[in-house]
Amino acid sequence: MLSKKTKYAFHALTFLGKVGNKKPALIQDISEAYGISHKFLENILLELKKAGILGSKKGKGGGYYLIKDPKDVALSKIIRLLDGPIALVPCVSINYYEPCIECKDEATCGLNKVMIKVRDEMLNVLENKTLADILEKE
Amino acid sequence: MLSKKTKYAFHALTFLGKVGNKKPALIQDISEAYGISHKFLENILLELKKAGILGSKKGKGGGYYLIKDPKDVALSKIIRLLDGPIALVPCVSINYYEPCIECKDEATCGLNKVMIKVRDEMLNVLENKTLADILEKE
DNA sequence: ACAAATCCTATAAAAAAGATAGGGTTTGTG
DNA sequence: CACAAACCCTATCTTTTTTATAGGATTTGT
Repeated sequence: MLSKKTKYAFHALTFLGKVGNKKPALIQDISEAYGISHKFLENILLELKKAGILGSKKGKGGGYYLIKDPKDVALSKIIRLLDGPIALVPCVSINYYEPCIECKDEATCGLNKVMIKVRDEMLNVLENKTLADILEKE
Repeated sequence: MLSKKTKYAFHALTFLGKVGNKKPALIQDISEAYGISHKFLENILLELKKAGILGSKKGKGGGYYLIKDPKDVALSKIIRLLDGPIALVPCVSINYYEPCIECKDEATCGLNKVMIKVRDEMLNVLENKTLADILEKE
C-alpha cells in the first residue's frame, strides 16, 4: 500500500492542478480541504518542491503552485519520490535495486522471474498515467 | 514491497514444492537453506498450514508438506494471507476495502480511478501466476 | 516595521514488522 | 513405557518505519 505521505502528495497535486496557472495556494487551504495535518503536509510539499514538481512563493500572497504540466508528472515519479521502490521485491527494483539477502542466485530464482512480470505490469500503468489523468477524472 | 514474511513464505513453498509428493520437510532444513530464523519461519509455516496450503506431521519423521497442487496456489493468495491488501490504496482493495479518510467522495476521486487500473493489472498477474510458475523457473 | 507564509531540521509518538522465547502437544521408536 | 523429535501456540520484546509535531529561520508584500 502507498504511505499516507504519497497519497497526500497525490491529493495536494490534484488540488494544485485544479487551481492551475501557477497561482499559489496555501498549505493551509490544501490541508483543510483534505483534513491533513498542516505540518505534515508542509514536509510533503517541500519534498515535491525539491524534486522540481512544485514551485513556491514566500510571504503574503505566497504558497505552492505546480511548475510542471500535469501530463508530464507520471504517477511513478511521485511514488518513487515519497515511497521508494515500486517493485514488490528489492531484487527487481529498477531505481532501488538491492539483492535479496536470502537469495543465493538471482538467475535461478523463480520468484525473481514472476516479480519482474508484476513490476512491468505496474510500471506500464504508473509510468504512463499522469497527474493529468487524475485531474481529468475528478 | 512485500514483507519478509511473504517473501519467506514464497521461498518455503518453493522448497516444499521441489521436495514434492507430500514428503514432510523440516522447518530446520528450510530455514537453513535460506538463512531464515527458525522461529520466524515456524510462525509463517503455521499460518500457511492454517490457511490450508500446507499440511504437517508431528514427531520424528514429521515436518511440513504441500497439500495443494502448486498450480492451484495463486501468488495473490499468499500475499493476501501474509501481507494483506494487494491494492495500493485501501479504497480500491477487493479483500480489504476501507474508505480513505481524507477522501470525501470516492465517486469523484481521480486517484481512486487510476488506482483501480493499477490494481487490475497487478491482479491480472498475481491471480494467474501460481507456485507452479515459480517452480518451473527454478 | 510587521505580519504572512514558506523553509529547515530535529525530535517525539505511534504503528508495523521482525524476531525470539518457552512451554505444550503429538508421534515414532527402542 | 520412556524419550526424543518435531510441530503447536501464544506472548513478548526489539527494531524499523511511518506519522506527526515543534520551533525557530528566512523571505516578502504592504
